[in-house]
Amino acid sequence: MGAVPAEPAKQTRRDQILAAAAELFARHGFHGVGIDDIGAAVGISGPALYRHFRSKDAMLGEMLTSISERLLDGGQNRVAASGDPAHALRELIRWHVDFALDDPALITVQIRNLANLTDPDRRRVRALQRRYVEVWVETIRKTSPEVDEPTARAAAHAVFGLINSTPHSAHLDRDQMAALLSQMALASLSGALPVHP
Amino acid sequence: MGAVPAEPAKQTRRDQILAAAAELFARHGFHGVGIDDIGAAVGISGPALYRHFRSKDAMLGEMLTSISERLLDGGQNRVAASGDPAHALRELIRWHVDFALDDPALITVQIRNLANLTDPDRRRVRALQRRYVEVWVETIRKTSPEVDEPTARAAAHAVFGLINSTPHSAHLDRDQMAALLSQMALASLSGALPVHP
DNA sequence: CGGCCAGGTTAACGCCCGTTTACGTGGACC
DNA sequence: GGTCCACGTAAACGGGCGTTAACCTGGCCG
Repeated sequence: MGAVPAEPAKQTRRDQILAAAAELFARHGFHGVGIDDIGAAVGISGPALYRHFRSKDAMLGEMLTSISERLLDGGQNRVAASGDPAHALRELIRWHVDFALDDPALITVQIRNLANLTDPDRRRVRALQRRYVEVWVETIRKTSPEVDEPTARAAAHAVFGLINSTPHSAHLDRDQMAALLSQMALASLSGALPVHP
Repeated sequence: MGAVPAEPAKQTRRDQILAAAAELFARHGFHGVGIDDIGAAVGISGPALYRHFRSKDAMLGEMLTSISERLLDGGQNRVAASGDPAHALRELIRWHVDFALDDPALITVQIRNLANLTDPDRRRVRALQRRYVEVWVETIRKTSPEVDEPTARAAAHAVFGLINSTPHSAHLDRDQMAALLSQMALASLSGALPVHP
């Protein structure tokens, strides 16, 4: 034992900061949080953060980019590992529900603070989000082929809204919440769209 | 003709400012919009706004309070005018969908900028929102009595999230969007909860 | 041992922005 | 026709906050 923990340690520090910042951004909004607040949340104070990030904007950029990447990767993997489209759709729902329940702060930040991103960062994040939506759109259209693409896209956004409502309610225990959201998501799709042959 | 248009004119000015500010707040966030931007949007410039509002915070406060009041009033009226609970639920859905489609900026502001409110304003708005949620909860529980209250509340929040997704997609025409959202909302409730006897 | 660098600290700078102040101006009303 | 007030304007103030600078320190490496 005692392999080189050099890189992990470094990662841990940055990630610790990002996690704290995410929590704060989610609660008070990007501009509602000062650099000193973030520092205080990890036990160091103020400008020390500039040893780890180029700027406050860079923190948000990295945060949102990694969220979008995780969502996309997870979605693609679930679909790839599924057989028929109906199963893939259930897996997508489960994936998104788990993500939203396990990291409500990240979900909140991603929804609320897109506008505070730097232009290039926003482009990057937008592109990743679009690809994630496309994964859903394709899966939806495979389960109900007669649905046109714009409708499928709107339906996907609606389901995201449904699942992402988690940070606003939360007063159910995790498993009940997961079951409820999954059922509602699936019902909203299969009940409102022409369903599988 | 020629009745006293004194009060209406005053209202028009304030409302014009509020509408412009809502649009800007929705797009850039409360802190992302300067007092000068709001002024410019209505053709006057900068501090002239202080002839109409005590402060920038007061603008947001008035904006969110009136949104919450409109939502609550509309919801209560629709329920009161409906016969059976199932009909009331459909009316609630239609009401919320119409609101979200007609005033996407207001919806966005209300979701994104609660955190920027003054403490007393936030309390007021929160109270109004809670009452609105209660209208939904009661209606849901009348249509499916065996659902417990926390579940009904979580389901209501989920439906709000679904319907409020409108500002993020929008690329369908209004009627199609209204139909899609209404169907999905209704399906998510009746498909996931033990449904009417 | 000696020096380097990762990672902190505090103090100062500078800009952005909400708010206040002092000052115009045109129309309504007696 | 003079007065008043609603509504604007431009300029100055002041605080908050992101960022930079200058300085310290302890552990690793040669």
